[in-house]
Amino acid sequence: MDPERVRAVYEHLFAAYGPQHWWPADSAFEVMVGAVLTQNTAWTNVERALQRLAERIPLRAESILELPHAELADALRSAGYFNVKARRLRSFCDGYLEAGGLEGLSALATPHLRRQLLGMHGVGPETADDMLLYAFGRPVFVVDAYTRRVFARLGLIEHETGYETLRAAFEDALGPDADLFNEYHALIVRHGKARCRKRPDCPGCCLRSICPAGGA
DNA sequence: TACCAGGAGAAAA
DNA sequence: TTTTCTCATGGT
Repeated sequence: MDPERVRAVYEHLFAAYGPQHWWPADSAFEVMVGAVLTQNTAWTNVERALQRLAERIPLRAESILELPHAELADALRSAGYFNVKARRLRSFCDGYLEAGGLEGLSALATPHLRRQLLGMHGVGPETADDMLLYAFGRPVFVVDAYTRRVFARLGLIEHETGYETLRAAFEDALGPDADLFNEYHALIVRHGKARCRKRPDCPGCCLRSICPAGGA
């Protein structure tokens, strides 16, 4: 990808939406829990689930593991896929504690830490990269469905390009900059939410001046 | 009413 | 190995 165009997209998005202050959480562990719960789910639904969970137990791996499955699933109900996510969250907490918690994981170099996270049940590429960037501050670019949609429409990528290829392309174009990646991904999500998907030629799109189709 | 949301894993082909 | 199916609530 052309680094200048990738930068230009960022500048347009930042000018339109301003700083997003991601990730909305009080601790690194809460970021990781939120990353599992937000899989294919609107954040507003995740917030309710996090609140319900925090009303019942302290937001710690040990406390989550002490909850029976039915109780955990019930607390997560509003986030959707609650049975699946209850299992994934328990597996994640197991792996988290086995790895020595936040301290143990933080001691790992980024490639090793990424492999460690990906080895946990329920943690796929995007979730692992959410954790790496927003919980550990590592310079890893998060690719999601919005990223594909926006950049494919801009003609900068093929929609079907694999996750790792896209991640590497963004990281190569921008250089290792965790603060930039943090803001960029948040802005892409903000833009994706704001756009009306029923109007692909949206005249109000902040990217229309750099989009061959007139909007992204 | 139908569609989508800050995906991942299992099952089927 | 690649594609398809399943998981589910809440907002628009």
